[in-house]
Amino acid sequence: MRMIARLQGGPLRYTISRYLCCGAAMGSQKITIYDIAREAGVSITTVSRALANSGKVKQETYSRIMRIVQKYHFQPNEAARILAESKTKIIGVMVSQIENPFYAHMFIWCERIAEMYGYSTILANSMGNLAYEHKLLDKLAAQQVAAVIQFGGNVDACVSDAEYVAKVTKLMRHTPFVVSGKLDGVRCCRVQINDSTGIRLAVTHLAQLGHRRIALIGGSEREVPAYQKAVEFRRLIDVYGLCRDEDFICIPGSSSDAAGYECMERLIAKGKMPSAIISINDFVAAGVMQSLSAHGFSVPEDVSIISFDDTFISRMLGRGLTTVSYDYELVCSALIAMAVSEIEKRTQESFRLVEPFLICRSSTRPPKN
Amino acid sequence: MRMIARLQGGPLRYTISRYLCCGAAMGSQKITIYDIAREAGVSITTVSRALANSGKVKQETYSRIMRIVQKYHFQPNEAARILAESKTKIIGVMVSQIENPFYAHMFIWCERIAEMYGYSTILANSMGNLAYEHKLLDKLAAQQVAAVIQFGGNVDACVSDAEYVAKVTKLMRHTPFVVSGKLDGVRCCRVQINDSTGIRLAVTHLAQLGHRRIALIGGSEREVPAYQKAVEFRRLIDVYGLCRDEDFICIPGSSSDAAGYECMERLIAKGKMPSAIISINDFVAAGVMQSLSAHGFSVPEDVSIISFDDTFISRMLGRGLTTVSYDYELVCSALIAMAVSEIEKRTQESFRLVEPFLICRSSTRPPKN
DNA sequence: TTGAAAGCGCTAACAA
DNA sequence: TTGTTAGCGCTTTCAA
Repeated sequence: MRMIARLQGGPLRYTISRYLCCGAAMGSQKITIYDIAREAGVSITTVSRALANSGKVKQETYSRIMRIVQKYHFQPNEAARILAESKTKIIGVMVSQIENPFYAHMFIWCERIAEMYGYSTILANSMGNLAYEHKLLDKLAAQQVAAVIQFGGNVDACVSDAEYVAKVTKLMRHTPFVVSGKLDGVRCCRVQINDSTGIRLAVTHLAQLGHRRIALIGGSEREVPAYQKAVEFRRLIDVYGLCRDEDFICIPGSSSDAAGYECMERLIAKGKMPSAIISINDFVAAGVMQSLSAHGFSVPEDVSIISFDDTFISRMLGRGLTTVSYDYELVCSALIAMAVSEIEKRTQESFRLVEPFLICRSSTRPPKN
Repeated sequence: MRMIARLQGGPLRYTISRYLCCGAAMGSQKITIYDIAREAGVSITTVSRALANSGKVKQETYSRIMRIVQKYHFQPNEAARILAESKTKIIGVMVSQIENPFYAHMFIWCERIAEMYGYSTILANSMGNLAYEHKLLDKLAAQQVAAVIQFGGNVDACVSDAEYVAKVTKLMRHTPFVVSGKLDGVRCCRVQINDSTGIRLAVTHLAQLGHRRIALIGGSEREVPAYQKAVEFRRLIDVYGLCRDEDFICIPGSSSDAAGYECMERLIAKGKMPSAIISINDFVAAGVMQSLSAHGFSVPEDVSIISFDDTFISRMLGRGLTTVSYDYELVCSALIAMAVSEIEKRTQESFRLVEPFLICRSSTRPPKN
């Protein structure tokens, strides 16, 4: 152990410049709290207190400091603040594809609601790439986020990736992890959209209109939302006495418009025209409608369509798609509330099931014959 | 000036725990570089070097360290790194509305390309709110981003907000600011999409098909992209001998689907049916098509439509919209290249005009009569 | 109401 | 090849 000298009063360059009296020559140098303190003739502690608005500063001193802060547009260095406080008020929000309006909408709701709690958010966009998701989770951890919320990707998988689970488990030792979906073997707070209800709403609506030849299109069996829908759909076939035909359950492994198009083309090629179609999301619905239109079928005259998610796309397709919608605000409120409660070590509900509802627009009507 | 004692070897708690020999009881305490160093029996410098992969570490030592890093899933604290290096490899990307696929697409291209340069991005989503934009710019500065790229909002305004300009000017003293658009009085690197070319492509295409009654719909006169389009459109009316009717230039002040719908309704109500419509973006186009469809008009049989931006929406509307498209990758490559050049103080081009091109799909054909 | 000093976890210049 | 040490800019005791 040795004794070392430390110049008091801040970073070396400032301490020196103070002695050299060249404080005015700051040029393009970044302003720090030391500059403000020097110019205001107070200690950095006082400036720090003024900036934090902790009230322990004389009104006059406060004004003097703030005037200088304004003058230089001073922005305290976040990295230094985070390091000093050893914590942040940032929630990392991971989504699997920000270009998808479903996730974009969830994200902006998270952003909005987090702000009401005094938190900010940072987006991690995994681009639908499970490997990249690992990297992003590491990055969020490195950024010292106070909590992580995840939509899609690994938390939608029917069988969770073991390595990802291990990583999340380690993370959760000091960082709350909250998901819209689930992660096998991880006891984290969850908000789940009830897909069974969603499919039931859709099928019931169509059955009541008189449809029996109903197809379910889109998604991947390896993802919970699609899997769940398919399971419930199969069950409802008996309940409502629908036409039972495996070709009417097309799970192409993807939820893109291209996938929807392909499925529809295949059905048409096989001569198996359903009277109504339930599409797993709005992209698939768009593809299905392209195919229908190319073959001269109209919606809803020839075929009815119900979609999921109620993104702006569903308003735009045809004369507006009937759709299974969710209270996005509610989902995000619940997620953020859970995250904040965990961060602040308060008790809270750890699971929430959100029930979808149906919005009837102009893509469904009774079958022709 | 006083002499003060400082315990060597890192944060106090580690130095103490070293003496108390309770290193194993780390529990949920966050792992730091000190823990790794202690367990590996080396100095933190060596660990730091191993993590940075600077090559100056013996292979054996390196492996030993990395094994321990893996074991604990150790993530070095970003805040500390940023503070120590006094710089980041992060580019802040500000967009005015991430829910808009145009911006979402730009953002993911920026993300992708930045990564190729070894930079990461953080998204700032101003939600179309100019006041919030100020706040976000401050936040980006506080986060010590290496550069800021902005799409939309203030950099689209015909007349820039003076306060924002002042703020950016201050920021630019140490942080490159690069825009897709322009900011009055700010000499920053810019990439501009040539909207005049865009409108010319659209009008030429329609004129060649035989259209003379062409309407331009959507946008706000206070925003450059729409303004520019309107100016060039007016010029082309003479060039191509188009029908001159002020009602055919509908600039509702917004680019939403609702705005497009309203404009179209108004035109129809006035009995002024154009034979072709140029829509300022895909949202407006969607609204226009809703209105047309509600009145029994078909695209392209009764009316042709050309849209702008070529987002996925344009693929989905009708049988696919003919659209003015851009090389998104090129735009973002140029922006990132400029930003990185400025960060690394290299010379570069400071302005780039990107020329749009036309994608013909199924929403345009010769007029009926 | 203010200030001095220590500490947050990391990097890098310098020394060994 | 490795270690020692100062410093990054801020917050937060503790003392005055």
